[in-house]
Amino acid sequence: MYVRFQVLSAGIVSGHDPGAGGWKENTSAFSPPESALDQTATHSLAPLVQKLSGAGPLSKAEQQAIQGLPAKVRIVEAHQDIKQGGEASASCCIVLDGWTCAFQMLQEGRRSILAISVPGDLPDLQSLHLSAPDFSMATLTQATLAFVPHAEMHKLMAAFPTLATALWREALITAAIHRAWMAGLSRRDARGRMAHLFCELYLRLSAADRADGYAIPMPLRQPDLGDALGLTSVHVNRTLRDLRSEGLIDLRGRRLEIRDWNGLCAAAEFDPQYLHLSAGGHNEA
Amino acid sequence: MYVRFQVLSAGIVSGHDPGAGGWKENTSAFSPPESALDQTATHSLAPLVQKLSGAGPLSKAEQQAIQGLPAKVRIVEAHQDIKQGGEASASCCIVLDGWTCAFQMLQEGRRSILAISVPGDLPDLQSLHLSAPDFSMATLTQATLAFVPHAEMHKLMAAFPTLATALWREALITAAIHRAWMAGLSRRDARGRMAHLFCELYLRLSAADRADGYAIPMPLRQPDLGDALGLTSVHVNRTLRDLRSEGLIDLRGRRLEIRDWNGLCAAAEFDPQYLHLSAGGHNEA
DNA sequence: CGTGACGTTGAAGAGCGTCAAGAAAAGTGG
DNA sequence: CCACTTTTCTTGACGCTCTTCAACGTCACG
Repeated sequence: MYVRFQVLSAGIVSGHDPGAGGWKENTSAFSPPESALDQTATHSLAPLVQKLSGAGPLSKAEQQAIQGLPAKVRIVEAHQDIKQGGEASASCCIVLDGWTCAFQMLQEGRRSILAISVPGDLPDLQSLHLSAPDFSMATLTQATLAFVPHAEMHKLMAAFPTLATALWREALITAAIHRAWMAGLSRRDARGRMAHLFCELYLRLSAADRADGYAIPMPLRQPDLGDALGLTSVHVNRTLRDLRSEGLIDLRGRRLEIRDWNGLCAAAEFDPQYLHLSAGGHNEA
Repeated sequence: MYVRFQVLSAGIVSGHDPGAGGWKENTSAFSPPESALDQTATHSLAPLVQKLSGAGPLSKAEQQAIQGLPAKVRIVEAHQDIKQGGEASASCCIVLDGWTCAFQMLQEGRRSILAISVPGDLPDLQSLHLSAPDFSMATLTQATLAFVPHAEMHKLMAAFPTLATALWREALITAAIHRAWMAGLSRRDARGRMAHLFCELYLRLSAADRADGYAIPMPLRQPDLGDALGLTSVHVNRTLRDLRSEGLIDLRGRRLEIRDWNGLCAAAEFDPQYLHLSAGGHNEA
């Protein structure tokens, strides 16, 4: 009975939705520069446009509709809670930059990381139609998050059926990723599970233009990896050592380099189909 | 490295979609009684109506629209494949009676059961928007399945936004169930995982009016339970013995009786919120 | 040069897998 | 109804993966 008393976030960012300080309106041109972190350039919803183009290119009007969404953008430090388990939210979160995760706490400090979101992802699409979320969310890195009121999302979907379909797609791909994780948790050993996670994250980050050759950032610490893989941090450490000594990866200084992609895929029994990425994913203007 | 060479289904039911024999049109009034199993009364889409009422009562028009869907109904024997992994399907499956499961095969005969569907469920809603399914489907019992062409589903959703929302809900609840399984696989031991599965299935079957007091059918054999829980059949057997000797359950002759609901919930750390069932779920006319 | 977060390593043990062999059901055909 | 076969369940013995516990190393930072 693996127990840990680690508290995820000392500083909870007050859960709930907009209203509380640190916000920036996307709509108004003259938003007071109260926060030094705000930089208009980084607050474009371009990551979402790119993501929703996954099934096929979007029209100019569709792209503009997305960019015109009245989003409240917020920059959140690493390892802060974004949303508590049981609380309903009135807006939809879009990751513009950084990483977030969805997790559940069980008794005695056990934590399970259920999903990892990278730029362009919509980690709580489910709040659009289910009032009681079954998971909490937290940042893994400093993250730039956009919050769009549900009503606006519904308007968007009503006005642009293609975008409604694209959002459906995203939700269903999330479920497909859940299934891939489940299969790993139930039938792969630590090495295979870890290799699979690294393969998946590499492709997802490539698709979001966040890969650097065969390297990606890896902000998860070993206990986080354990919570995502259903392992203890000790065993994560040993499994990492094994993958490294096999020459498959190199993980150092928050940076994961894949040294043998084919070998890693083989170790993972990896089949990228479930991610539904159009092509290689690399820079497609 | 747990290996098993069991072949799931000796007789594959030819995958694909309608066309192949054994079908029954829902539309026509004078369907030839070629199959002795066909009984018009059982082919109503009522289970789907009941399911989609989960978020709130449906109007007469909405109910009629569902009932009027041009479904091809098919009765499939137990332990037959319904759909192969990589094949796109052109219609959406609705479970009218019986149980089905979604699964993935890994190398060396390892199998992972990713979801279990009971009457009223839509096990492959994802095929509506993703062309390449990431899982296969099979029956666990003899099952009555309705297949509705995607185009008809899209028409329905366009005509009745409430039903579109209800279908979204179903897809999102499926994802929530995935997450609950993930948390169990990664952070619960065999006993807790099994208890959790039994709690979940009991409530879902109650909501589908398939519970008999505190008992439900349990068609899964021990190897199936193993594939759903990430265990071997041997350990399933021992865990069942433990739960039985604790007085929590009694499983005999394909029938699961919950002898101590509170105890089982405690063993499972079960919180039913994620299922999004309106009330107790029992007979709501 | 503490102090705290994170990573690394060893030793011991629990939980679950593997192998193997029977026992009990459940389906067949007479 | 009884043999017979086939499937499913059950149990024991043994071993491996991963956990647990605890110590120590490393690095950043004030």
